[in-house]
Amino acid sequence: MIIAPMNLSIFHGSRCRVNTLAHLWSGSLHSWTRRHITTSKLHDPKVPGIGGGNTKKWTRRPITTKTEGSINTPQTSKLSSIRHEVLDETISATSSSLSIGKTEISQFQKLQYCEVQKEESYESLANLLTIICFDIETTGFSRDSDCVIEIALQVLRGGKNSTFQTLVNPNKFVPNTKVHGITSSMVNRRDVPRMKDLIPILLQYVSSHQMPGGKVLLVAHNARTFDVPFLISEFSRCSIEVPSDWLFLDTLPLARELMKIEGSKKASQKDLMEHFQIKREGDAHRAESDVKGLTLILRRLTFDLKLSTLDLLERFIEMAGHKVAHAVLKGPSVVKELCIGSVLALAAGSLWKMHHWNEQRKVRTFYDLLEKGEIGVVVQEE
DNA sequence: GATCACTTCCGACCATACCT
DNA sequence: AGGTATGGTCGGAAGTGATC
Repeated sequence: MIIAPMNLSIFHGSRCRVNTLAHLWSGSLHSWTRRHITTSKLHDPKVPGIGGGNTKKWTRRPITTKTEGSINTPQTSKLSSIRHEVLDETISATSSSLSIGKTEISQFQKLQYCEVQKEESYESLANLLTIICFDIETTGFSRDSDCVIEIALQVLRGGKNSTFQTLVNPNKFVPNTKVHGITSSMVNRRDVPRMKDLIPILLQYVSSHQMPGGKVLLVAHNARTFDVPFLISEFSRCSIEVPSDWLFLDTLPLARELMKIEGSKKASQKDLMEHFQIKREGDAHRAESDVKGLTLILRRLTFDLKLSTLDLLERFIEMAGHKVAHAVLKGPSVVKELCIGSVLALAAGSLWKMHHWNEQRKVRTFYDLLEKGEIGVVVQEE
């Protein structure tokens, strides 16, 4: 059994270890604080204002994860009683107990150690970030029974080979041709790659644009509930792990934030195209056309909302945190997929950004339980 | 101390939005 | 259409202050 105390100030952690899992948004970002955030421009020099210090309407409660044997810096904030406990099959808690099956937990057995970078290096982390917009077309909504039939990526900073697009052979009937215009005969061909053949190419493409030591931020509209889970399912079906240095960002919350200011509830990609008066290139609901539109939308969103690259990284953290927070609140069946100490801590860190007042209260309760040590957290043994 | 009115908090529920 | 997230409304419980 490993007992891993979790300090409630994740922002001051100097070093910790994190077990990674493809089913997460990637959980290796720690130690985040506005105090040390400096802005970093997105890659389009034509967009003024990005990197400007926008006024935050919210604050983040600091949290740190620590694991025994890996602590080398005295913490300035008080230690909480929160502990990560590996109990083989059960996440124990004073007031709650979350069960995990042995076979299910075995999928977490691979541990990776992650050096948490020092606070001073966050600016360089942002500078080393490659932002790539992506979009997928599928045979339907179900990530279990439907397949990706087209994927397109566009590197935000542009340059040579900045766009990648391909059809994908699903080896099945395409029932929703009327949505995207992609027919069965277009994709069920020998010269169209299958997902398992495409993924290595995809990985190669992304890494060719990745800066040494840097991370990749993959951006999609409604990524959180559609594109990313779908992509992860496809990787999973091919028994390939999503790289741990891939981070994901959803533009939908950003769009909602902006459109709310504009007095509208609509925040679909189509609405954003109209709002920003962006002219579509190619057919609607084709991946390449949509991803090009999304790239322009992202630039306009970040400009209008005054978001720097570091702000986008923060949004990723919120996204990861939110997912875990909801998972914890929903119960053990989802928790088993998401219990990674660092990300769980991030969940608490993101609570103040919860828009829905009802959920906000739930997450606050969750945070309080964490603080009191009444919720256990799994840290997988090597 | 008992009662009442008012405010605040919280959970439940529903409608809407988003992706293909 | 399926799954997920958000935002709004409603009603009950709890807290607070004024009045008798």
